[in-house]
Amino acid sequence: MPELPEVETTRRGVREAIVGHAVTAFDLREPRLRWPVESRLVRELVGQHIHDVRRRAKYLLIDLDRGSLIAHLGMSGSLRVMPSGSPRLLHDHYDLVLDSGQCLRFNDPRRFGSLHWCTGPVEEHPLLVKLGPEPLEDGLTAELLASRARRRKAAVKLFLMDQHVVVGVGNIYASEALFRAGVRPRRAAGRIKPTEWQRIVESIRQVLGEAIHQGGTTLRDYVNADGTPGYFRQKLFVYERAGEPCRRCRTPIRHLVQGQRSTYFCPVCQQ
DNA sequence: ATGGGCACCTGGCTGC
DNA sequence: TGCAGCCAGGTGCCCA
Repeated sequence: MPELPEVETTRRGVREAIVGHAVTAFDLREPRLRWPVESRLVRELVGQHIHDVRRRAKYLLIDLDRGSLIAHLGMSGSLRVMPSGSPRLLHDHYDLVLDSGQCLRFNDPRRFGSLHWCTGPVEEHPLLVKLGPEPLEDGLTAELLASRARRRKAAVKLFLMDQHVVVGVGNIYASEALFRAGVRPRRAAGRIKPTEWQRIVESIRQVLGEAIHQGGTTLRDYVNADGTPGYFRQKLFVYERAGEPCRRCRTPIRHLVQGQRSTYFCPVCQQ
């Protein structure tokens, strides 16, 4: 999935094609996603116009006349815009069919993605209300991370992946940001120094920004709204590079497991 | 409150 | 060739 850059790339890719159009049908073929998709949406959405496509954390928010769709891509999901008659592939779970003749189609082999309908203020939805600040906005500061990390023993990599601390940093970009900041992933969050938090914040911004610029990272199944892959993979310093030489110092990159997820780091560049 | 582990799924790859 | 086992861009929930 889709970490923040992939979701943002999807947002930018679908926005222009769908904003201003009306929904003529919601074709729900597989409601069994992470949470069951409400079948009443099949009727509810028809006739409503799309006003905007926004992003909060890794959620896409599609604003319509009477509420917002909250879409998550899970680990293996993608949203694409295509002609509404396009042949269906395995795992194409729903289509939002528009009066333009196009549709927004969701494909997700693992079905960890989700789709909710929210009337009322979307930022108060239970899924969104407790999320941390957006990393590319002013809310994320070194001081905030330092204060949230006080007395916390959790490894800094897991701390950065906690969406209640800061949103959008997933497994790839957590390793990448810590490499750029020169910080070892297993250090306790509570023992990171202020100058290091500063470097971590700058690194998160840098790596997410560059990844968005490259259209995200495609490892396996992720594709953008137009079906093309992201090109940031070639720019990764450590992720999935165990045993290969560090791009800075040539020391072999190391692999370890934290919270049942793979972590990669350079034992020389990161202290 | 915090931390650790499990669960939800399918598919691709590896090694016997 | 077949199949078991392991791994994969996430995250809510349950338990200590």
